[in-house]
Parts: sequence; C-alpha cells; structure tokens
Amino acid sequence: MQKKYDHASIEKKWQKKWDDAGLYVADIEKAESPFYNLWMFPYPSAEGLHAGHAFASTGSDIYGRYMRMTGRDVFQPIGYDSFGIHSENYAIKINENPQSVVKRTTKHYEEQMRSLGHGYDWTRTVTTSDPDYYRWTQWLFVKMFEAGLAYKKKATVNFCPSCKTVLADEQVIDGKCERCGTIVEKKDLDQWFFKITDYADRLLTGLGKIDWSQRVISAQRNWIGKSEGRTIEFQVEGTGRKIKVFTTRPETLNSATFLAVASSEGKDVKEKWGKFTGKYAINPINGDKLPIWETNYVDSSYGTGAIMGVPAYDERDREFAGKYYIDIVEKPFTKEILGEKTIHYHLRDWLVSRQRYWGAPIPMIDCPKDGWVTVPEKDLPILLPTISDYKPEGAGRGPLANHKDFFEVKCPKCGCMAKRETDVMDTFVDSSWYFLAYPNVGTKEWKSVPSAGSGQAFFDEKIMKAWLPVNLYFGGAEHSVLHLMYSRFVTMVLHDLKYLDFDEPFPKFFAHGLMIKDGAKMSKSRGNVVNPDEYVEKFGADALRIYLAFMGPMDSSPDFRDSGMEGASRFLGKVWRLFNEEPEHPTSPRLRGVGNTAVSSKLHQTIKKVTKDIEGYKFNTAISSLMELVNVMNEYKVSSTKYLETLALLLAPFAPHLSEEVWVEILGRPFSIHKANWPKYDDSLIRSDTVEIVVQVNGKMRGTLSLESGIGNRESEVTQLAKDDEKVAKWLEGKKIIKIIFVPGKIINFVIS
RNA sequence: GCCGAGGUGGCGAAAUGGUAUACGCAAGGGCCUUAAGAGCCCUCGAGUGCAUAACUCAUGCGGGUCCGAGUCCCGCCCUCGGCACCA
Repeated sequence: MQKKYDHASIEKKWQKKWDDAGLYVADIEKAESPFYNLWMFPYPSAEGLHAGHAFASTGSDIYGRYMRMTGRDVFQPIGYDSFGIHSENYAIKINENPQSVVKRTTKHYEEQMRSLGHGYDWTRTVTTSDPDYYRWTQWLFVKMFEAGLAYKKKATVNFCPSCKTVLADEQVIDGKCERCGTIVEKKDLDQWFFKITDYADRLLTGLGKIDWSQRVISAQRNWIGKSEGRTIEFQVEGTGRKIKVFTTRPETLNSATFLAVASSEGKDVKEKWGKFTGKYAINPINGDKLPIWETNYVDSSYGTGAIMGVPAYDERDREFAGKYYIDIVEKPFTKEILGEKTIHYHLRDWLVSRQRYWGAPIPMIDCPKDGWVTVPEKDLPILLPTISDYKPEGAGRGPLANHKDFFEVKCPKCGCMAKRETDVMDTFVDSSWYFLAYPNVGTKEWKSVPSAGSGQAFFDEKIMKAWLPVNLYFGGAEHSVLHLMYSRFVTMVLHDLKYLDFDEPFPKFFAHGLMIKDGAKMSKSRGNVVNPDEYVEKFGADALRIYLAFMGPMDSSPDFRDSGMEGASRFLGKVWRLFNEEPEHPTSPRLRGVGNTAVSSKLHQTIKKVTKDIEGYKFNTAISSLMELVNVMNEYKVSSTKYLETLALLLAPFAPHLSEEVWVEILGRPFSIHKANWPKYDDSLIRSDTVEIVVQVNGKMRGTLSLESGIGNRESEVTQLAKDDEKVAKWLEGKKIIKIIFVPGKIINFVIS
C-alpha cells in the first residue's frame, strides 16, 4: 500500500504546528549560543515575492536550519524595507495612499514567506515606514549631526527628472537612475550630506578583516577608489598666482610639457578638447615654461581640478599633446620628489535628502537666529503626516513643503518662528541600521523615548553583546556599493560614538547570484517574472526549495526551468516511498533495523559530505549526494530505522515539511526534527572493505583492481597483482619498467620506456 | 585601460594534482496499466567498430612543469561583474 505525498495539507499542517509551538522564536535574553542568521530584507513590491527572492531566502534558511540542528540558538528575523521611491511610485500609479498600500503588500509578503516554510522569528519584525522604526532613523540623523557628520550644502548633484528627486552618487548607474533608468541631470541644490568620506580609509582597511567574496570586496575597493600621490604647486608666470596639480607620478615632473585645468567649455565634445589660455606656468624642478590649457578631460571635482601634462608617460596627455601640437619630451625620472603627499578618493559624501513624500522626515529645524537645530530626541519621531498631495513636484522641494502645519515650527532653542526641513531621508538610511533593530524589538529600550543628552539608544546592551555583529549575512551582490557600504559606515560611526563595541556589522557576508529566466534578468517589462506561489501550489514548498538549491551553486546565476522543478518533485516522491513502501522481501523489511555495510558506508559518506557542503554553501552538491544515498538505499532494498532517521535529519534543512512528517508520523520521533541533533559520521564506517586500485601505464588508465583494503595499501602485492592482470600485462610486455608510482588505496602507475 | 570571477556533454552542472563528465534535466528504447497519470528498467561526450570487445580523441586556444593536469606555471582568446579621460 502506498499513499501519495499530499504536500498541500502536510505543509500547511506543520507550518501551523511550528508557529503554535514558537519553534523559530529565539530566546533573545537567555540564548547560550547565539547565531544571528540574516537575509537582506525585501522591499514589499506590489507583485509580491518572486522566484529570485525564494532562491536567496531559501539559501539563507537552509543554513539557519542547519545551524539550529547543530545546537546553535538561531535568530532569523525578517522585515520590510517599506519606505522609499519603489513603494511610493507604485502607490502613485494606483492612486492610493502609500500607507495603505504598504499594509497590503507586507501582509502578502508574509503569507508568501510563510508558505515557503522559512524558519523566521515572526515576533520581531520591522517595517521601516512604521513610526516606531523611523523614530530611530531620525535619531540616527540627529547623532550624525551632533557628531559633525551631517551637513547641508549647496552642491552640484544628480537629479532624476522622472523620480523628481536628487540621488546619491551610488544610486546613479552609468549616468542613469538606479530605480527607474532615466538619465540623470546635474543641478545645483542645497542638500543634506553624510560625511562618509571621513571614513573612506577605514571603509577600505576594514575590508581586510571581513570574510567577503573577492567580487564584493573589489567592488567596494573600486568605489572608494583610493589614489595616493603628490600635490605640486606651479607659479603662473607674470602673476602672483599658483596652480596646484595632483599627480600619482611625481617622478615624471621633469617631462611635463603643459598644464591642463578643468573647463566647463567643451563638456559636450566627445573627443579631447582644449584651449590655450595664453598663460604659462613654471616647472618647479627645472624652470621650464609650460603652457596652461583649459581642457574637457580634466574633472573639476577630482583632485585639484588641474593636472600636469606628461605626454611622454601618460597616454591621455599624449593624445591631447598630439592633437594640439604640444611638445612631447621624455626625460629620465627625477629622484627629487616635490609636493605634499596627498590621498584622493573616488568616494563622495552620501547625499541623503530626497524631495519626496514617502520617507522619514529629516529631524532638523532652520532657525533664523540659531541656524540648523536638531529636533530634541524626546520629540521624536517627527511623524510623516498623511496628506493627499503626495506626488513629487520636481521643483527641488518635496511635497511636505506645501504643508505649513508641518514646517511652521518654533525653534527648540530660542522659541522663535523657524522652518522645519521638508525633505525626507534616502531609503538607504532606513536600511543602513535595520540589523541593529531586530534583536531589540520589544525591549523597553526600543519603545522608550530618549531624553536629551542621555546618550540613550534603542539597544539593550546585553542583547547587543550577545547577538551582534551578524553571524551570517545573506544577500545580493547588487548591494555591494550601496546598502553594504552605508551599513558599514553607520556602524563605524555608532562605534565611534560608543554605542557599539564592533565596527564591522557583517564579518561574514555571502553574496548569492541573481536568478534569471530564459537567459535574462527577471523583470516585469520582460514579462519573465516567476511567481513562486504557483510552484508551491503545484509541487509544494519542499520541492521548490530542493529545486532552487539544486540548480547550481548559490553564488551563480541560475536559470529557472520548469523541467528541473519536476525533477526535484520526483526526488521527494522517491524519498517518500522509501519511508512508506511495504517491504519487498520479508527478510529485508523496512523500519526493522536491518543493516548493510554498503548502505552504511554510503550513509556516513553522505553525512560527511552534506555537512561540509552546507558549511560551504554548496547546497547543490549536498542535494546530489542525498540523491545518491536514496538511490543506494533503493538499490539494496534495505533501510533500517536508523538509516531512515539519518536520512530525514540530513534532508531537514532542505525539505523541512516532508522530513518533519516522516520524523514524527512515521518514525514516531518527538516533535520537532528541526530541534533534533545533526547526525555525526564515523570515519571508520565510511571506509569500505574493498578498494579499487586504478592501474596506469605511463599515466594512462589500463585497468582496475578490486582488492581488500588491506592489500590495496601494500605496494609489493599491488604491483604483482597489477602485472598479473591480463589487460595490464599486454601493455607491459617487452617493455622496461623505469619507475613505479604507488598511491596506497588509489593508484599504481608503471612508467615504461 | 585597471580590478575581480569564470569558460567542462544537447542543457543545469560535479571533480583534496590520481578512473573527467558524479547528481539531475532533456532525448531514445522497454516494462507495468483497459487507459491516463505515477512508477520501474536500459541507452545516452565524439570517433573507428557487430560489440555490453578494444583503441583513439575530447574540460576556450597555444606552450610548459610532472609518472600523471579540468586542476599548477607562462602567453593568448572569449564571457560576466565592478571602476574609469580619476591624473
């Protein structure tokens, strides 16, 4: 008799039991062996979770479940990055207030994530658009300002004409808005910045002590863009003026033949363009007269906005000199290095103002007497008012600027009439600290209102010590220079302000790949977005999880295919039958403790392999070895209770529902498998009684010997047996053996002339 | 141009310097079934070959080290990601 696995009812049943039992609720206060397992929280889009989310979150969940079974107290929280342009644009499109849209979309996300069977602690979630949350986002801004790390300044900034707001440098990709792809414009506007450049060097050196992939490290390093050199001064002939240039090659100063300064003219010219100013500068090392040119290939915002032209050693200078018939002189490097040591960075300060509605209001007040004054901490949060005219206007100010009742306030210092800032914060400020919030949600510190100058924050000190920094951060590499850099910066600042005793938030970050469909990135406009719901419904969450994890390594970009999905479902069907089939022979009954050395050896090999693979995030090979084990168990038609228990345990992180079902209902073990101990392997059982020795002649395989493992380790016996082997003898006949290479238990190689 | 990651069957992919192509998908053939579904069994890198015999050739290209190279070294080509008239 064989009942079919009814994934729908079984999965629902266990999800409810897990929830009722609070299986995944971490004991934040008393945990002895905390493991903070974090997946980047999603922004709740209207379309809901797509297969890419399912892929990434499943990877994170597999690891968390494994850690829980090794005895760690796993805290695996989830939340919503619900403030920001993404959510707001959709609300505008359907003409509904963002508040109510977010309520709906977050609910939908929760349902979807629950249906995937992830082990989240639903008692500690955060939603960045909740006043309880953004009070502390505003508190962070206040701390930044107090520390001199937030300032307002008129600057030439990137402006997206479609989103009608300014953007940070990091949010402009190839000259386009990171959000909507519109080409950004340059505008001179008065904006709030965070002084991330003060931390450029620490952001760079910190990369040395964290365990991240090269790809992400190198992206951050490139973005920070440290460049060391000298600033050299040139006298302008006949005037008292000087021109400073920045160079990384001060030893080539001898060969400089011109000076080039940035010019706003020629900006639209694609090739190198220049105009002689009629003036000359004096080379400080040899007194040469150098013509000063205005050019379009020098960037006014980098270095000093001027360079020395050394066409002999610099390709760009050579191209320019060639075009305008400037001398090209090659002299030996000078040993006399002039100028002051200087370091320049590509990194710019983080522009955090947004001329939008759906964000945390910036807690600053502009007083005619006192200048910019912070909102007192006790007055936080500054609530975002519910308004109907929330569409962005694009005149360099946000919708809140139309609401007198919002911005007309008294100065907290002197009491005179003042004006509140009407821009809101970049959504990346919200997400720059959310991982600090989770474990503190619900504590009295989290809910409290800090009093002025108390130095109080939302953290419970003991909790922070126990749970942070994050043990494992799972997320997409697309955030390499956005969220990950901002979070590191904010953590460093809070560390320096003595709020945190660590300065790297994510010592271990695993960057998963981007899931694609039909060879292309999933996107609504392409119409190739895969919704996991239909697969959960048709095959079950376990099958979907197995498929997602089996497609390829977690850091590759797998292509979603339905046929692979069916393979995963087939595998689980096989597992299910293994636990349910009636014995084929009375002498080898299932569930009755009959063992077999071949199966036993395979079982222990599999424990070893799956353990190692999970720890290395190689879920695809972990699953393939489980498939092999199941095939072997099927082949030998023996599977004792002990074997089946171990199989269920090994499968638990990947297929949590099915393994719970067989664990409790068939094997009769106590609820829950997810709190059971991860199996241990025995090396002595892995070794089998026989070994296969490969026989090579001049490195080419000519035969194999199946030997008792004892014999397979002894060179003289193996040599004799190999020579006696008919197939091998044929190759050795009449040849002189020069050398024999023997690897015990593995290989013997005859080197012949 | 600089930095990083890669290139293996029809496809996703696997291989501590030691039997390349595990595991899975697709495909073909068979069994079971009234039928469908689900299952089960067999074949499946290319070539010569009656062959489940044997051999040759295959891990982007060209060299090298080694008894032995997908793996290590040198030189190229290509793909992907990051930075970029950054001085």
